[in-house]
Amino acid sequence: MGRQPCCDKVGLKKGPWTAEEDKKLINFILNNGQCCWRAVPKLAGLLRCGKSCRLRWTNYLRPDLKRGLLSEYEEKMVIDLHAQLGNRWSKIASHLPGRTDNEIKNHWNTHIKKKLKKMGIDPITHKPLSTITIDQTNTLEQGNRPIEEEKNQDILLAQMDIESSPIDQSTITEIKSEDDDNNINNNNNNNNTMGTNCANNFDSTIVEVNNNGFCIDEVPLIEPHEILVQESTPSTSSSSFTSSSSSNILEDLKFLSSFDEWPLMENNNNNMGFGWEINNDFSSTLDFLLEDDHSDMMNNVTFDESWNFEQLL
DNA sequence: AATGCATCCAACCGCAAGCTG
DNA sequence: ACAGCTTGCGGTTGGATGCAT
Repeated sequence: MGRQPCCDKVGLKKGPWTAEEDKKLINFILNNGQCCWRAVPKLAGLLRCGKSCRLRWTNYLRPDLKRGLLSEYEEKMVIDLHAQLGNRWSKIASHLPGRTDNEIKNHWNTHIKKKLKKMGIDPITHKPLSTITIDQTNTLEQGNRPIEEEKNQDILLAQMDIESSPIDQSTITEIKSEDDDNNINNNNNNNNTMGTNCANNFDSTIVEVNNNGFCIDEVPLIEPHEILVQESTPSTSSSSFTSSSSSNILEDLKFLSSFDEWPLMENNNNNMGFGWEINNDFSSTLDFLLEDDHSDMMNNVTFDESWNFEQLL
């Protein structure tokens, strides 16, 4: 029996998302949280498959995403993590809050690969290009790299002399690197303080930065009451949104904080997922802002801890 | 200004893993 | 144990954009 397609492809839209579609998807998730992606397009009134909706949300619309190029520090972390995990982009991404696997993968392919090659390092094995053999390349392709080679890579990385933010070595402890999943999960227990193998530690074992050690310079913690909509943001007509990177509809709204600050909600399946404790004021106001060209009203909005739009209403 | 090439990245595709009945 | 379904992952593609000529 053949595999069922993820969705009925007939009549479904493909290609870049429009602002209108983004709005629908955002509105739907604001009101319902993330539930069954297969049902999302129907319920949200989108002519997309669920997969496409999920991808759009996770890679682009999620409010906790950082935009822009990876910093040197992040880049170095990616290299280090890639040396340990191979092309397991989602695992790597889990160490870099606000970054998606897709983003990291793209950055790897477009920037880091080149950089490493320029430096004479094989981006697959992290070994010097001159010493790698084809056989080694093949066998090591998926990150099954012996420790010896990781050490070689470590040395090479050390030679890169990338200026990295100093990390208090006293906060670093060795952990077993048997299975990265375990380590990573441990690191993820605290969303805001994820541990990592520190980019400037080139020992072959994975290390983690205890508790608060994870690049907090990259991910400033913002309390809801600290969120202040920037003034003099050019008002953007919602009708002029496109799906290009410079016009993230959420960026235009300028108020969504780190996802970590968003209350969890329980969906119908009793799964805890990202979402919002839906406050009617919140969602309906957002609807209002999204649906018409009211984005200019956002310019002077601040939010209190209960997420009311008090200055607006 | 026009053209061609290179680069970037959002989105797609197919497969695998995980879950449920 | 198995089948069917959903979700997640990684590789790839193609359109948009930037840059050089």
